[in-house]
Amino acid sequence: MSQISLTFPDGNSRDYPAGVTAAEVAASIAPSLAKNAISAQVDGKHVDLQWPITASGTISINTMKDEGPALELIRHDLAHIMARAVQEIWPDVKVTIGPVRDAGWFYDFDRAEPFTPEDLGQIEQKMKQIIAARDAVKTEVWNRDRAVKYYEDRNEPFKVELINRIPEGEDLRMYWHGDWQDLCRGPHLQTTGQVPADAFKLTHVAGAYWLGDASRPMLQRIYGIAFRNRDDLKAHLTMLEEAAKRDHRKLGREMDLFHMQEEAPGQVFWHPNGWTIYTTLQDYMRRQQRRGGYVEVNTPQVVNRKLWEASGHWENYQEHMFIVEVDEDHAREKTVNALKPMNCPCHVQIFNVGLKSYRDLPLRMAEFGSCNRYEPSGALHGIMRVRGFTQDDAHIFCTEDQIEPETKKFIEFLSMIYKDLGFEEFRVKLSTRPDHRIGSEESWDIVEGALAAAVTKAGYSYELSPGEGAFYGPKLEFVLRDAIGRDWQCGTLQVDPNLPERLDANYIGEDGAKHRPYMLHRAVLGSFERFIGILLESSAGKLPLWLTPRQVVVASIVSDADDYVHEVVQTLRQAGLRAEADTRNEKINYKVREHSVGKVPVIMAIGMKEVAERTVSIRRLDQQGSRTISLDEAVETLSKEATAPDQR
RNA sequence: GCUGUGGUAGCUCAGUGGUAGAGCACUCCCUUGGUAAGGGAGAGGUCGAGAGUUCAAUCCUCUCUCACAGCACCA
Repeated sequence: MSQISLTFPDGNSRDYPAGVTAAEVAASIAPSLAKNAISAQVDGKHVDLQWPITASGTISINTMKDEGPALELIRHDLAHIMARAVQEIWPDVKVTIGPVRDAGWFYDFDRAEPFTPEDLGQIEQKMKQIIAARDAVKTEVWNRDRAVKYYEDRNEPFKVELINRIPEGEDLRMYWHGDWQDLCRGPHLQTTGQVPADAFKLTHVAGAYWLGDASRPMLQRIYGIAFRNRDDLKAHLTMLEEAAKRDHRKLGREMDLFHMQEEAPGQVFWHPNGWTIYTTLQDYMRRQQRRGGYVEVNTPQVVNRKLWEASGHWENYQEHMFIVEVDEDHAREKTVNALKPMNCPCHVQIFNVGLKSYRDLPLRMAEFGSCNRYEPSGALHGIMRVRGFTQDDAHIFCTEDQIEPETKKFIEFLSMIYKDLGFEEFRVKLSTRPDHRIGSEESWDIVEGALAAAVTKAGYSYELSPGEGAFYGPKLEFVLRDAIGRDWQCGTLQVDPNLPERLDANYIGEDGAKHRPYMLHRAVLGSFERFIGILLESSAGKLPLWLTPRQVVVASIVSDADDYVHEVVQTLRQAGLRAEADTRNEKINYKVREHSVGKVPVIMAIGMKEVAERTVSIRRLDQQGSRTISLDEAVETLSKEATAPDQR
């Protein structure tokens, strides 16, 4: 038998007979490693301990201390254990697929009746029995015919379809968890007993389409989460509770920012507090856009279908549009209009009035564009995914040569704003030509190249999303990460040669001839609604002072201080701060608690001592104790702190 | 849009085939209290909408609607 050489992480290597397993390699190093080993990386590939190694290369043995591989194995084995448990309880349930995902896994089953929360408890119990049985996990390579026949005999049509979708020539691996077997590419642990029995939990059930295709049957999906030990599981559950506390829908109620109701699904009723955030943010954006060389416009809400037919929206986007039919006097037919779902066609109308010269380009046309889209009911989510919203939209009309410098300028603009709003880091994704597209390969090369170069020159790197671009051009997406590590796509820039073509936009070039401009669709925040939701969730409602709707509450301790309280409020308001008096007949403890819960950042407590000395006692949210300073000093410090970042 | 679960007071939630309850919030009274809930009283609901079964429906059935979770969608 031939020898192979395996190199360990420390750089040493050793010879083994070809076909040696990772388990045997571990045993040759140390008995303790053999005992603790769970899997191996062979030439970087994650494999089972029982995997035969046939060629020289690198190897490292994984134990439960290696978090990445350990969690992958635990979650993957649990997916199988759960499927086995389900089939042991309900033998007629059909199995499909069950990948590792996020902090756990899911498995999709075909079953007439959906699973109930009680079922989940029963399944968990059965899983614990399987783990306690410490059944061996075994694997074999099967040929396609044998695997298909096995599943046909067992009446498992989804598995048969799955096998038929696996490319010819690939090995099919079968894994056994005890007597129960499943087609799987692995890797897995050695026994079910290696899975921690107290560090997993089945979380919820939901429907999911087979193969993610809405035209295929809906299966019953069970989600689970799993960790290496009970403490990690508890920490994760605590984190989920914390995330629920910062849900923008909950904060919106608690802080009296907005509400939504049945008669206007997917649309926001902004209350005074919420509208203060909205307008403060909008004022800030308007100032920045002026500095950034944009002109601001405003365009109609209700637009005749003729324009949407010309722009292509009537054909491609109609099902997402609110259609408004008007029965005009003397008209035989109703006039058909649509609420605008996007601002771009209207902006081209403004561009098209009067002859434009190359000297007018680049023309940056901005609108806080109020749009309505008929989003599918299941997509609606608080103020994050709505049917009525306002974009910080702009279209840059430019020449091909200007795409790159304009894109670079935009990225700098966007990064400045994100920084001001507390988001120091963001990711850039470049979506390139999709399968169905218009335009020549050459023009795609040029435009994709311009975007990539602009990102690099602005000092950022990008991730590629191949094939994810629009049919008319590539796009950049800017993804923010919030305070608890969730990603949100907000900013975007799309190159569009199509709409100027369809709506016949042109300018006179240096050569005196007509030319077609490009349009760059771009947004920084995306929509105000969504962005405010992100701000709320990432800050847990504790917004920076300049964006906070109720900045200061001045609370009296005794009613004899009420006059001075009102004087303090007036002084703060004169200085431009948003201040309210609380002179209710309640104890100061009560007032402090209530306004703290309401996320008011500054509470001033006023007793007779403050009245006599013309001072204020200031308590900051989430800080113990208070500080007494003169009213003048308080006004000065707070005004400074409440100034928008661009005006400091 | 699909599957599932829900909709009872402003909020969080009990509950029942014989037209409803708690805590907090609200109003009033007592209390003037120094930094996260002082005490008492009171008011407040067409039980999401419509139809059906029934002597009787908030409760059972159906339709619609909205919300929530996931899937699909996000030219």
